[in-house]
Amino acid sequence: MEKCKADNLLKITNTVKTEARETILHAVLDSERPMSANELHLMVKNRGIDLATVYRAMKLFTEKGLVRPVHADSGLTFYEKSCEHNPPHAHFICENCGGIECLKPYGFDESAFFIKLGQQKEVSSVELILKGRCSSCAS
Amino acid sequence: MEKCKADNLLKITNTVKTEARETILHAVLDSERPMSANELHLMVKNRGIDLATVYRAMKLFTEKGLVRPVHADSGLTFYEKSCEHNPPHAHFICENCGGIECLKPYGFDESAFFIKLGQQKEVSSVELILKGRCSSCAS
DNA sequence: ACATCTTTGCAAATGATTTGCAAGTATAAA
DNA sequence: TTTATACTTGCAAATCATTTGCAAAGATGT
Repeated sequence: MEKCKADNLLKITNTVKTEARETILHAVLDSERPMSANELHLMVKNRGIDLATVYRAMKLFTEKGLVRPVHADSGLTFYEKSCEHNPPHAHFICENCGGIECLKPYGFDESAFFIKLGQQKEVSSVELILKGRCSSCAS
Repeated sequence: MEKCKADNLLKITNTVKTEARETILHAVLDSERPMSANELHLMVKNRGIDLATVYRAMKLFTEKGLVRPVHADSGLTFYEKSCEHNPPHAHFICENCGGIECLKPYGFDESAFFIKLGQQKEVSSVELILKGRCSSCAS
C-alpha cells in the first residue's frame, strides 16, 4: 500500500522527482481505468503542467515499469498503473464510444498460456484486447 | 482456393469492383504477413494508386470482413487477409525493428478462452499481441 | 449512349505525439 | 550554501499516420 505512493515509486525506480512527475503519477495511480494523455492532462493542467510534459512522463514511467500503455484501435494510447496491485490483464474497448475498461483476471493459468505462445520468441510483454459494445452502448 | 481470388471476394462481399481495389486486395492476399498502408502503397503506386485510396480500401475491406487490422504500439496499423485459410491468431511485434509476424495457432481451445473472457461483455473481436525481440534483432 | 451514384487522385486538414529551444529546477561537488 | 553541470519544463513548431474536400474519371442501371 504505502509502497504505491507516487513519492516512493519515483524514489525506488531511481527517477528524478519533480512536482510535475509526482502530480502526473498521482493522477495515474488514482485512476481505476487506463487514461489517455489528454485525460491525464485535463487532471493536471490546473497546476500549469503541459501536455508535452504528460507525454514525456508517460514515456519515462513506461520505461521505469510504473505504467503500461494500452493501444486502442482509434489510435489513442491509454496508460494504466503497473504494480503488484494491478497485474497484467485483458482490456475491453467499446467500438461505439471508445471507452476502455479493465477485465477481471483470466481465471486460468495464463502464464503457461503466454509462455506457450511465446516459446518460439523472446517475449517481453503481452497485450490482449477485446472489442465490442459496452453495457451503456448496448442499451 | 479459387474462392480467395480478389475478383471473387469483391463479388461475394457485394463490393463495387474497381481496378484499384482489385490491385490492392491482391497485394494483401499475396502477403504472408500483415502490411501497413504504406507498404501496400509501395506495392501498388506504380499503377498510379494513391495512398488515400489504399486507406479507403482498407477501411472498406475491414467492414466487409476481407481484412483485419492489427494495431502496433508504434501507432502503425497493419492489415492482413481474413478468410478461412487465415483465421484469427496472435501476432508478434519486435520492439526493436517494429517488424510484425503471425504466430502459429494457439494450440488449445481458444474459442472457449475468449468466450470466458468476454462473458461479461458483447465481444466482437479479439486482438492478442506479444512484444519482444525477433530472431534477427536478438542476434 | 444517358443520367446518376461511386470512386479516385491530389492537396490540404486532422489529431495524436514528438521535438527544439531557452528558461527554470535538481544534484553533486566545493 | 553557493556553484557548476545536467536534467526538466512550457511553449510553439514539427512530425507522422490517417482522413477529408473537391472536381474529374469511372461504374451502374435504364
